[in-house]
Amino acid sequence: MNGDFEEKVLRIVKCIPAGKVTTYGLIARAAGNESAARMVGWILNRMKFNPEIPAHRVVNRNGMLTGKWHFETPDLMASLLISEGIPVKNDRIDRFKSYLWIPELNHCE
DNA sequence: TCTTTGACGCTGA
DNA sequence: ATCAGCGCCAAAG
Repeated sequence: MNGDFEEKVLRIVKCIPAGKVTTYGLIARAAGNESAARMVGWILNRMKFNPEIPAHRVVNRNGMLTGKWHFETPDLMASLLISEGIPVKNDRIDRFKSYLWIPELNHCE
């Protein structure tokens, strides 16, 4: 029962489709702990050297790129998203809702 | 140990 | 629309 949450979080993040994004809160919910959105960010922070984890596709509930300062350069996160076809304006995803991908645990095996 | 600090999110004023 | 306050819980000092 321990590390289970982290494992689920990583599995979910890994299957976020290119060209889509999701949020810390939705991941936390799909992983079984709705109130652990902060922990999701903390886990990703530790995984930032793992290329398997597309952490740039995770934003906060407003579509803001709050995690950009944790990448190698502050512009990297926006660059990656833009290269996947997601419009970013002032550290925020434009028409955020239309790019939102809602994770479901049973969806990504 | 206790305190502060967050890649967050909800509620209420 | 904006803003403070709170719950969450792991890590660092």
